Amino acid sequence: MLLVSRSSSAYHHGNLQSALEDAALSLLETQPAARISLREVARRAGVSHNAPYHHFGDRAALLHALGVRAMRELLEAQEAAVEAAAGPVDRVRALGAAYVGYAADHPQSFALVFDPEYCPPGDPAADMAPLITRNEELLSREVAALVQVPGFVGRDPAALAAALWATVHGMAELVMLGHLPREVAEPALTALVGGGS
Amino acid sequence: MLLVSRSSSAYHHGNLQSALEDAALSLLETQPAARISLREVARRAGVSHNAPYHHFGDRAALLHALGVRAMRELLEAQEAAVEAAAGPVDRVRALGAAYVGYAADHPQSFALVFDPEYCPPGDPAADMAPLITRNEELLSREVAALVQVPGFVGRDPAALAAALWATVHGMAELVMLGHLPREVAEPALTALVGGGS
DNA sequence: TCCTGATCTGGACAGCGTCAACAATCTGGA
DNA sequence: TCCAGATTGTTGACGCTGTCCAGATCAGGA
Repeated sequence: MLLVSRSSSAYHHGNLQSALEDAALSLLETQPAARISLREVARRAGVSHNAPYHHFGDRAALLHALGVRAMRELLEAQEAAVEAAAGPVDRVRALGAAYVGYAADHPQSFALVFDPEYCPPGDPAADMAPLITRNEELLSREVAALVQVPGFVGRDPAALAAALWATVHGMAELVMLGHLPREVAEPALTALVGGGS
Repeated sequence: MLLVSRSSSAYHHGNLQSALEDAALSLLETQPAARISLREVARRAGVSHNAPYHHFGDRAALLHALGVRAMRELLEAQEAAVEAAAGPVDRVRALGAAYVGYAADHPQSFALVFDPEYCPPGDPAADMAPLITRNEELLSREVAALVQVPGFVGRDPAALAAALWATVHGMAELVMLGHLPREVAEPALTALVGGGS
């Protein structure tokens, strides 16, 4: 099997699928998903307006693929941040900071992950669900460690996890939209979780 | 000046502006703002596809008007809930519950308020800003009372307000999207603010 | 009475997502 | 080696959209 065609002819692109995703991703840096047109993506990739249909069922499927890519990045950012931190409180704080940081750095990608138009929660496509599960497990693990720390002992882990997720997600959303300055969000999270490590 | 035409002719509608808003609002109950077409709204109102342009500069202006309407409802729901509750803690909890409740009951309207496409944060139009200010003042007032309560004394009011807003907004967003069951959100908020009144 | 401005209509245009038909190219087996 | 079928491109067409334009209709004041 050949990933890239040896032929000198440009008829077959070789790897149009990822080329289309890349083109869409570069458009996503400057405009929201709703404004991205399939024809413009095709133009950027140098193919006809109908070529994408051989790789994605429709426009929503391409945006969905980008959403899955973004979810993976969001998850991996949290995992890396947690691993780099020491102590239950600092690890939770690092997780939240990574979540908010991703939303601040890649607002359109973050919005795409939670856009019901392209990434509906009931996930009929199977490629998003495992990432969500991994993220839930990551949070559960860290909260389980957190409730062993003095000051958090006795708290219901499930309720605490839900509250933390909501807080971090709300900060991410508000920072992404520009309603809340990024510098305000992180201290607010610290005020919530507590100061010590 | 006549609000409604006396003429039997249907040429002049009489009150097309609000009729268009009503038609769009009824469409918004079953589909997101992004899918609402100006032509469909005009059809519902029984006018030609170009009539809306005499009342709204473009499609975004109509959706913006709906967003302002929704923001007013969201704000008034919070104000009513706060007034009906007694004691600083319960009042804050009621405020949060009203916020989340509005998002759960009117998901598309809530989403519209925070849709940067139609209601950008920098608000060039002047009709959204006063509502936002009123909401910020409402929250500030309640947080100011909260930090007098034992257990909250000494907390930075600004940071606490930001954290509360983020938490409540995150819950509203997650409930609206279906990521978090509504029954889970409210206990989680209680766990955060505290049990007593 | 007539004129001015506000309101509504129909026609037009380009851009969009998608379907259908066709062409070029690759692949694997005889 | 060569051919049949599957893949991956292409062009063309359709209906829908937002928006611009010119013209028709109506209300109220000079």
